[in-house]
Amino acid sequence: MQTEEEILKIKKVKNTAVRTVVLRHLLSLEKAQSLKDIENALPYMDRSSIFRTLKTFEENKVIHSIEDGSGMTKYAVCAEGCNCDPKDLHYHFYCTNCDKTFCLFDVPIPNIQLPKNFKLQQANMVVKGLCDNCNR
Amino acid sequence: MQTEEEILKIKKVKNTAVRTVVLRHLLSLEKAQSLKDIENALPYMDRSSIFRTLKTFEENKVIHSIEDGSGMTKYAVCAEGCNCDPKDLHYHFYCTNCDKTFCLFDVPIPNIQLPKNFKLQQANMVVKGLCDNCNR
DNA sequence: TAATCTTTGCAATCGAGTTGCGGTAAATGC
DNA sequence: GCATTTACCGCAACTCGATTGCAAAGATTA
Repeated sequence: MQTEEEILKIKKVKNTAVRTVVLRHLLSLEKAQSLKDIENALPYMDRSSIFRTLKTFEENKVIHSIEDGSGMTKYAVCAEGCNCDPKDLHYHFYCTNCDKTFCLFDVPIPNIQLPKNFKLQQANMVVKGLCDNCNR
Repeated sequence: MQTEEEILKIKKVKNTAVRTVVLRHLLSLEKAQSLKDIENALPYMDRSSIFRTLKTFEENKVIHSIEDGSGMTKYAVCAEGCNCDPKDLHYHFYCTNCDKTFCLFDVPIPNIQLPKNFKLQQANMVVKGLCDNCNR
């Protein structure tokens, strides 16, 4: 497991207090977080600073964003070696009961045969249902 | 091809002027539309009436909604016989150049092997890239 | 017909996301 | 080391899509 400092160094993002704290927070959780989630968890931090940090992280592929249909964009730390291109795609699972979003790194995404002359750049694949904790 | 009236009757949605116009409009276009798109196309209609109509349609499975990552929910008429359950899933293609969203009814969605005890209810599968018109 | 329920139009509100700006800190040039 | 430039941060304000309250109009039922 890489530390915050290592990740930022590899991804060429300058290390600052805000960035370290936000990244450490994201690393400590196994589920994708919304801006609001992070705000609530780190109440002493400024909303817009977190926002801009997330944008910086996303641009530099430290994290990836997920539109899970909850109305709030969520963010999760990229896996080691991820370049956020189509080969790094994975499903996201959104639990309609507890509103949590998981990265399903272990579920392979098959080749998608697009219509003629369509070009794949990336994808947002969200599967919705009940997570193991809510499916009882 | 079913008429608006037939569709509303089958889906047990009471027929009104607003509903007929909105549904006819959606049927006349091959691409998914946002609330704003519809508002712009039907300027004499009230925003909230269109909004509530879309909600009613969605509840009664006349249309389905798509989160394509553009920031605006888009809507498209369900195919005949669609029940909006997992078997009716299809990919959506979002063109990052022209901002249009297509339903890819002809591209099959493979079985997704979820982790143990996860239950699939529905999914939002958006593939992004360039459509044939923009990929030149 | 009267009472009730649904739909519609208008205006107001909500909330996630975003931006402007001044201040501070870090990096760069001399 | 000091001045200059650049990047980052915190605060407040704003944008805009989505949603709701309310009253009037229309449809349905008793």
